[in-house]
Amino acid sequence: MSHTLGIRQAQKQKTRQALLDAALGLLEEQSLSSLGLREVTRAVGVAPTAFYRHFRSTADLGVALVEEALGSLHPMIQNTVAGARSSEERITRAVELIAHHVHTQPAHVRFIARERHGGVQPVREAIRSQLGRFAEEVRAELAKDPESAGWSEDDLLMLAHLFVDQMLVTASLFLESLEAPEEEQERVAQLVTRQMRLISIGRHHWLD
Amino acid sequence: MSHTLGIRQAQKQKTRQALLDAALGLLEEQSLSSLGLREVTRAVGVAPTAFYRHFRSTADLGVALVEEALGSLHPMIQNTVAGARSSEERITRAVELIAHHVHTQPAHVRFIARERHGGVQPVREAIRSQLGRFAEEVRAELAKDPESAGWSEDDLLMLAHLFVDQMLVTASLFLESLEAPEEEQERVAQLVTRQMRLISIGRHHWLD
DNA sequence: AATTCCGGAGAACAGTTGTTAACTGGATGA
DNA sequence: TCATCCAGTTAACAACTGTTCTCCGGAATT
Repeated sequence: MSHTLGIRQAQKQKTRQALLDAALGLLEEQSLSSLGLREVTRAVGVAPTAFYRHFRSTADLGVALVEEALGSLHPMIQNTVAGARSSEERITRAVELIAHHVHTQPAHVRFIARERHGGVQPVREAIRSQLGRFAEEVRAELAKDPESAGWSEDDLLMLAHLFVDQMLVTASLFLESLEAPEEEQERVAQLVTRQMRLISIGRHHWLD
Repeated sequence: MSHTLGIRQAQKQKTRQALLDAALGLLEEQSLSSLGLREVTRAVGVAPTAFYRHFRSTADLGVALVEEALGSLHPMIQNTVAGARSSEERITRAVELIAHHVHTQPAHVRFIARERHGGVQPVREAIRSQLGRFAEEVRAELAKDPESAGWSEDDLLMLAHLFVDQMLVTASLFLESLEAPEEEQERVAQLVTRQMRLISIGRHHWLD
């Protein structure tokens, strides 16, 4: 199915990816709204004008980064939420997944946390849209759970949003403790696990 | 007690406040890391160099804005959490307080949400510190509640952080619905109320 | 083999930025 | 009254920004 790209398109995608990577690196110490187009091209080693061959503006590049950071995460979350027998196991798996992802893709996580409420409207919108999809997918998985019997669609979506937000809080905390000693990271893991456990308990008794 | 300031110091504080106000306005459409010093002075109508009489840099100004936005909020939260007879009343009062504050100080709320994970380290640190104080104060109030009997200090602080984070989620949602029709704002209020209610239920059954 | 296509380079544009130094004039305190 | 102080001004610096237009050379197409 996958068609072999011509030399030309392959080179184009290569520089495009180089621009995305360079931008992601530069964004570790600043926000997207202060990221300059020349700054990015300088980091890659191409002429400033080459930028326009790939993106209309840095805001446009930001939207592409949102896709890269969150687009491939949907199946992971699906599997994590779905393939668990108990609530406790679901929590453990979720925390482990998040911790692992923060360790392997810290720049992506930082970018999302930073730009979710950042100064670039199209990027905020793109993130909002992706998180909305996550919430909807979590809701669908929760609906399959026998424990969700008697729950309204509205309440299920409410709980799903609570879980998604809590995932971001968790990711952000892991990110801050990334340079800290191992024991501090373990402390964070214990904290967020108990928080999700408390939410899970609230879910159990919601219909009382 | 309050000493009447001389003409000189009064004028100085006046321009200082004008700089803070102008910056806060400009930050509605961008992040602090892209805010220029000249941009701020131009908006106020003073020479660029006058900026240095008040702040070392825009990052310094950002830290001052954190104080202004969060410093005066401590007694409000204290009163809201303390002066409630039931959990349900506490939730209602908290949601009303947040909604009111978002309507009266939207720029402050936006600034905090934006810069909490923003690109300026000293500002992130200042916000972190203030939120830590909030969590500690909420913990102290929760500790007084008879329902907290049997809770460990650690678990109380865990719950306090959960509440503080949920307050920010709530404020952010209200902020996004600020331009939306009244019915949408009511929908948001219902959503966040149910989320806090679920957390509150989790608290009730934590020791089971 | 000849032609078109197109990602990238180069140069130049006006406009912006942070920071320095030296200066002004009214409030302040002796 | 006179000297001091100091918030704000003016001018100038090199360095940077986004954007336009023109051009090049190799890949793609015919």
